Amino acid sequence: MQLGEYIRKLRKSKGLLLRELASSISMDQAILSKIERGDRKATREQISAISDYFQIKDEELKILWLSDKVIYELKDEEQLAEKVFKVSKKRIKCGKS
Amino acid sequence: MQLGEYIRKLRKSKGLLLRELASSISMDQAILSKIERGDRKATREQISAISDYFQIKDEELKILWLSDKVIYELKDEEQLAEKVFKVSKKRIKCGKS
DNA sequence: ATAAATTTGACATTTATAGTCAAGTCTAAA
DNA sequence: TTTAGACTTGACTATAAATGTCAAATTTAT
Repeated sequence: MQLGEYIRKLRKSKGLLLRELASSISMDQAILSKIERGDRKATREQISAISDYFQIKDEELKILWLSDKVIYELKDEEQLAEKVFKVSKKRIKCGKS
Repeated sequence: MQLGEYIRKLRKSKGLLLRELASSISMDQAILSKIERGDRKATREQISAISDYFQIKDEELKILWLSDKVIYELKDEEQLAEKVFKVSKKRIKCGKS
């Protein structure tokens, strides 16, 4: 599940139009459309605004948002993902970031 | 182990000076210094050049390079890393990237 | 002290990201 | 089959981030 899909699901579940959600959080509807479709990354502020609006834990969207970024960095190298995560976990555990 | 540390270790193990390695791979020594110290990200081309020079599998450096990027994206959110990796793995497995 | 090695900082250039807006497309109802 | 509403797309601008270059500064070893 991508961040964008999830946001769209949230929005539809409340019966909101794209332009309604967009204006509620002071975002251009073109940007929201692109975010939902995965054509644009959201900013940290945008996902906070969306979490606030729907009154869900910020963490929910943040995890998908970070996962989008991680997957973006791994594009065309998916076969190395397991090893990269393993190494990264170890480094994070050792407090080196 | 960061990519930079590892490159430095490789270089030292061959008794090479920074400027020697840099010139062997047509890189400005200032950039190589910054990469080894973690002040700059390497480009994909730079890590390939280094792998070629030392005749090691490209994968070795690539994993550290990707891990650097992943950790960079997770900075200040390390507490979510486990969950992000879990979600990301699932998404990659399902062929969605 | 000094010479070599490395690091740092200022700068220019390029590339990527973000927002705005109008025009375009799609869909459903009349 | 046209119209209206919802959504998408593309062109454009502005801002920020990445990259390379070079000289000056610092560190290290002799």
